[in-house]
Amino acid sequence: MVEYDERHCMIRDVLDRVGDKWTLHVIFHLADGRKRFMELQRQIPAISQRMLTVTLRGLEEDGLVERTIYPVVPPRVDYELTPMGQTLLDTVRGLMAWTIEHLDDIESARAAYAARENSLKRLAGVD
Amino acid sequence: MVEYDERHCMIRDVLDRVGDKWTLHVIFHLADGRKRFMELQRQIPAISQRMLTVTLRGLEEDGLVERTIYPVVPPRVDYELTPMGQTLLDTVRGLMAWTIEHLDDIESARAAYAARENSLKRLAGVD
DNA sequence: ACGGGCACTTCCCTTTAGGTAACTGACGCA
DNA sequence: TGCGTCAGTTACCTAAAGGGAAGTGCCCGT
Repeated sequence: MVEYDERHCMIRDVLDRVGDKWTLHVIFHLADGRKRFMELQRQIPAISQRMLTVTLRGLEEDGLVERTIYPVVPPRVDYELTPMGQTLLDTVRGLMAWTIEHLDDIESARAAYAARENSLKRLAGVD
Repeated sequence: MVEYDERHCMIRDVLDRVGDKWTLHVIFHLADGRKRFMELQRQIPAISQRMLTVTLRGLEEDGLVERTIYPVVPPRVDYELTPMGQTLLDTVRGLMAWTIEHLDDIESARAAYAARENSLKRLAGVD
């Protein structure tokens, strides 16, 4: 941990930011412009209010999303990607592209692995 | 969850693969060629034997890493990136580059956020 | 007077990831 | 005889992430 290659620790840095369950969802939904809280929640149906606030706060803290409060009632708060958030989005699209390109390969790799596992178990069972 | 835009679910797919604590470490260490179990463990000092096996099994299952067993004693097992694993490595390097480029910005964004928070709290305290 | 919407916060509970430590089995070496 | 090496497995435990539900404050429409 002390003298561990710095380059590899970067990986952790980025994953600490975007590696959780909701951050990338939010970033992708903010890709098409500023949105308000309820708008995001409706577009990401599975997220809870709590998780949406937590995630947005994290993004705001890291300077990836900007939060604008309009002192009106009912309250209105807008979220939008900062320029830095935009660059992250662009980068993550690369990861998305990779996933889309390889989903089938992964699927079949898993099937093949399961098949191997099963045949091994059968051997062990007969034994 | 049911009728949720497929494109965004991809994000989860990839993070389920590489979003954990050790997977990217292992991938990066396999970047410079095939290695055996103990070799990896020595190069990633903080990882436990359990986590290394778990991580490697996951990578193998997804077809990102190939595992070669030599039936010798003491046992020898080699791990190496598959071609697909290589392409993932290339993609993740983009994320790394982004992180390195923006670490300072994020750092200062955090500081700014903390400063704002503190001034707000001071106001509330005075109130 | 009552219900609803917005943007949250708080509390509490469950699930999961990850860590620790001990055990295995085959052999080679002293 | 017993220790060390390798590549694991197993059982157990803790900390952290995440989910559910309810509460808050303000105003507007009916």
